[in-house]
Amino acid sequence: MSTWIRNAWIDPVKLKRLSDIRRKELRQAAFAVLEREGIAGATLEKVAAQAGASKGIVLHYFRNKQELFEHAMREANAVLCQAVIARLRRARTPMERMDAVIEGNFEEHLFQPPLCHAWLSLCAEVPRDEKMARIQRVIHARMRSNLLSGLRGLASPGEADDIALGVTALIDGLWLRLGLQPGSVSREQAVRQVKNYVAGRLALRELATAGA
Amino acid sequence: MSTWIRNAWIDPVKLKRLSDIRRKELRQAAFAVLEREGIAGATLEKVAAQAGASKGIVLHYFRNKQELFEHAMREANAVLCQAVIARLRRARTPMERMDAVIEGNFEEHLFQPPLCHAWLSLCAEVPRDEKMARIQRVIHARMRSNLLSGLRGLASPGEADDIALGVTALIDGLWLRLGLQPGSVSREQAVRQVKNYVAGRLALRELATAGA
DNA sequence: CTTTTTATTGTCCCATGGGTCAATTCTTGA
DNA sequence: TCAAGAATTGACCCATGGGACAATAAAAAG
Repeated sequence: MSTWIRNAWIDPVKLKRLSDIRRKELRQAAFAVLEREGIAGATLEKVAAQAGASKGIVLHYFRNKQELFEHAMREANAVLCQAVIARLRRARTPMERMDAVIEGNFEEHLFQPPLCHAWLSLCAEVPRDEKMARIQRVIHARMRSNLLSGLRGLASPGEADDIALGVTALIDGLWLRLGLQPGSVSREQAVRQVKNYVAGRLALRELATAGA
Repeated sequence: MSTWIRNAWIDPVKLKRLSDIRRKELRQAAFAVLEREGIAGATLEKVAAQAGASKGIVLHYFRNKQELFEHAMREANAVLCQAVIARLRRARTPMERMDAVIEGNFEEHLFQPPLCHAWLSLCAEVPRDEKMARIQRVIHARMRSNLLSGLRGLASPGEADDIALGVTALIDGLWLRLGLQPGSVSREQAVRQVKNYVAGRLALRELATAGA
């Protein structure tokens, strides 16, 4: 009974059970290795070394390699997501919400090549890992919903949908560029790029209604 | 002397030397394996099997695994590129050139999840493979130049640059979406999306000059 | 203080994969 | 027809990696 209380995932603030700490350390280590080595070069041994532990411990906390990297993906996404919702909380108008999502996705200390490299490696495994695919769908759904919370006030439902797709694609594409050619796109450039996209699409809409 | 003539890469039509055929077969096989297995699961044995040959032959034609996949990347890019330049030849106006690039990048039989999966896996290795990085830079440079050949007639140099970056990022992002969630974006949607982006950016420009 | 979980390590196993090599078959040109 | 070179194979080597496990250390519970 007492163990049940300790095991409960109810208290999100102080989940300081040792096993939780280790698991977090390990999935962060996994991510760090991914940044350096890519999915093809990521091994349990390297993850263990990165975490300053033995390989055995990794498999003690994660059933297998796959599960470990699935959790690494969750971790990375959580960080990204946190940046967005923090800004989203402070946003009042629809346009501010859009900007919150956009700027949150390019936060200075996150919009960096290594993070992108790791993320790319994870994405590359999505097609062969149903769990990762599911995580990916969740991520995209939340992104979409965040964007629509702003776009609903700015465009018709159908168009909002379309613009949301465009914004997500553009954001992903800019991340990819950063990953493929570090330094080829700055945080400011990226933000401006997406904002211009939104402004352009909305301008198009105004022109159409004005012309009609 | 005669061998030199035969070895020359001058004649692009009839490079039917046996070794050229094998090399092409093998890098195509490598790409096919990449589609199925991803970079982490791609092995020389599987590539050999895919090509209906032995592992030895793969290493006979390519120094090592790395080189093989570098060539696979070249191959894949060549196909994509070909689609674009074919359309580009028929384009007369700047706008037609833009559409040529856009539509070429989403050609029906190319804009497919498997191709994207393989492409993703290759991109994920770019940060750790200087040769691939170089190929990547070349690809991007050509893409940019193709776009600018149209954009120069539509916007100021500075803005053309910026729009070109946006278009490439958007295209990449839409490919990524297709790869992560097959079926989530159709060819027509993708084309429309990018065209709208361009139209929007240009509209923005007109509004600015009209307002001033 | 003892018993029972839990954490952690190091060792072992075995399959796989990259790469080498010698041996063999096939081409081709003289 | 025959010799030289290219194509192709299969066997072999060795390092590595994922995973199982037993043994030990550390905590927690009673």
